[in-house]
Amino acid sequence: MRAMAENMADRKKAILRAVTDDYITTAEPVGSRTIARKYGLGVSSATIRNEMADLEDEGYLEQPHASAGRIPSDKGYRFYVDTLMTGRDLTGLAEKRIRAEYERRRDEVRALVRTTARMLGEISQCASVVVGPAVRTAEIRHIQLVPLSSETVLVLVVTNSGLVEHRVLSIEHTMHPSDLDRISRILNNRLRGSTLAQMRGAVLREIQAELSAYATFLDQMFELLLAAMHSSDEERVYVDGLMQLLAQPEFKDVGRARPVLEFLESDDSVLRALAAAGSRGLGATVVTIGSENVMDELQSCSVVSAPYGVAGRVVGAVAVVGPTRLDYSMVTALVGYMAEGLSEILARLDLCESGE
Amino acid sequence: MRAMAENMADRKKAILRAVTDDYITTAEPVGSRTIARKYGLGVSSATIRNEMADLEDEGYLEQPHASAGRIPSDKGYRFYVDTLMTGRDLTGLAEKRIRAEYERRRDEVRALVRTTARMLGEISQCASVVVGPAVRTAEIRHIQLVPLSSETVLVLVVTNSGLVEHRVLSIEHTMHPSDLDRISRILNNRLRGSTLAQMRGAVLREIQAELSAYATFLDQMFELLLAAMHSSDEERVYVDGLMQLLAQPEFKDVGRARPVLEFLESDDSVLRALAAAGSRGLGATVVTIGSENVMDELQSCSVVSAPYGVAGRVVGAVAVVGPTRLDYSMVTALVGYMAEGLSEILARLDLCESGE
DNA sequence: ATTAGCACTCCCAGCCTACGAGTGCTAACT
DNA sequence: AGTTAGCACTCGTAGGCTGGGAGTGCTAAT
Repeated sequence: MRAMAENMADRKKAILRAVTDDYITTAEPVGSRTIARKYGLGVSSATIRNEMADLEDEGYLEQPHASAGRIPSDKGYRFYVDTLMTGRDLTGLAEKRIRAEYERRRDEVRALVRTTARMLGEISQCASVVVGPAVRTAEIRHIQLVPLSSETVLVLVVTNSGLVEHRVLSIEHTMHPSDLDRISRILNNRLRGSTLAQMRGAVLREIQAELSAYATFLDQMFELLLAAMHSSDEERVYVDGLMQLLAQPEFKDVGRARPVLEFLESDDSVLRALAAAGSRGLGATVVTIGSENVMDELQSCSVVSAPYGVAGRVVGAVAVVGPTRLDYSMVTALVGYMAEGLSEILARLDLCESGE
Repeated sequence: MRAMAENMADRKKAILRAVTDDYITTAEPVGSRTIARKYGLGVSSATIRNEMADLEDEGYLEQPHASAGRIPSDKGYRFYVDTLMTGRDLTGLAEKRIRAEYERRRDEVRALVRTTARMLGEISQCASVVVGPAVRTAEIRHIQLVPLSSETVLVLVVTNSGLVEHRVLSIEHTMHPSDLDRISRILNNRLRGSTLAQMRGAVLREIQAELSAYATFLDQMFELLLAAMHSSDEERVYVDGLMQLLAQPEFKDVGRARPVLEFLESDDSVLRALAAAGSRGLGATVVTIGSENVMDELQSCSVVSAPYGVAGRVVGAVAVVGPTRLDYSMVTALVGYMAEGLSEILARLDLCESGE
């Protein structure tokens, strides 16, 4: 495929680019006449027709029906994205808007993530997905027990990705605030820098001696925290812009849109689909086109995703989901920018808290 | 209208009920023949035709076109809901499922609210909305300053509705943990039981003497908390089941569905629309049918809503949004049940925390 | 190698028709 | 007087037909 890319004649490339650009903006199959008129290639429509026939034979274009114009195939889009697409920056306006919104929302991670999803959706005019930071794998910055009443304790965990997770724990035997402070201090000393998942084993073995009086309490606490991690991992997915997706002509038929929306409403599926995005490491924006998607429901969609993270570790991902007829250059720029932005803000939060 | 209800002959009522029941399940205009066959009223279709013509004259039924069956008008639905509808309980299955889910989710309010929205949507097969507890008007149960680093303090607020709100505050001058504890204690003593909104004035006047050294700190803290309240109030709206809504035949046309979905995607509009639901006090399930809705976008929908709350105070609302052809008896039962359930759980949380 | 010309294909929109569902009316019946 | 059977009438929908337009592929000329 790549070899073919090298070999393709320039005029053919230009035609493929023209067809793709035109179809991306008009959503109508594009004919040879249109290309000849709108894109000054200096050749007649007949020539373009011949080239287009070749491109179809080679699998880059297809015809919805015999006497319609051509539209790019998945392979055509792939070629467009890999070698034809002109890199584009965000318009100053969008960039300013994003900056402004991020300025307002920097204080709380969940709000930040939610806002990111909304902005992605509005600017791309597609559905957007943001997977928030996971608690499960995050490093712990701080852990604290706060007495609420004689029977309840608030367990507070702050992670390096800025997440604050909390649960209320009922206790059987009254514990004095100073006990809680002492436990908090010990937990902090031992656990800072490790993840919640690692933590449990370590504590239950190493610390038990020191805190044996509170063994059952600690056990309950970890039970609760692990359950909390689990449920908060289910709640990491923020989807927005479903409406924009429905506005796209390829989804004017509800029947066609339904599977995609169903998919997007299932946090679980979304998490699974985006797991791949994270695996390539920070800074890699991945474009998945139509049939390249593993998930059946997304075969008629393209997904542009990028992971974000702190200190070189991936903690989540942002993505845009739209029809294969996607404005790839705009969306890749946007998704990359947003992922970078999130990483930056999280890094600042991280520095801030560990800078003692 | 109510007088008319008294006067209406029993047979006419039975026919109106039959038409409405049938249309609710089939989504097809229902003719006199169908009524005569499926609902044993002991009269011929001709008689029913006559009655139906009367009901149409009186505005309870309407005809989509001249030779179609009848469908209930908004007025017809209103009469059905007010006097015809047979009260129904949830099926054991749904009730069990709700209980089980609530058992799992009782530990964290946000998860609870989110789960409620999801269950509402799935069971009603319509869109669902849950407005989470507001921080702004909630009573404060506990407030605590937690040192994170030398430059940052976590401000923690626990409300009687079980909400835990937190913000990270950067401080200029280093404060010793014991200072923070002292401030926490004083804030707690003074503020427990009042709302955040009331709190600020009180503190800045009364406590300033006692805590004058920390005046700027307190000022910043309140600034942050008030901002936090504001943004968290924007994020109280949980919508689910949009997909189910699209599955309803009246929304098979995306053009018709769009305004409604747009409305549901705008948290702001949803909040405004549901503000009314809260005003009637706890325990009141309100049904708003089609043109009875103030919002233009909802004129083709019905909304069933009920507020929930703690200690007699309304803190939020649950609602189902669907086509006017709604299974009113099922949905009102469901919405009422969910609102009650939420209230109960919140009450238990409340007792738990104040029971010291 | 490129282009003009032309026949051909196919979708789409509009029109017509047959059909079925359901009504409203009238006249007969209890 | 209320109820019912019968029937003509209305109207929307589905299926079939047609003309126009867009676009192609092929061929022959440049």
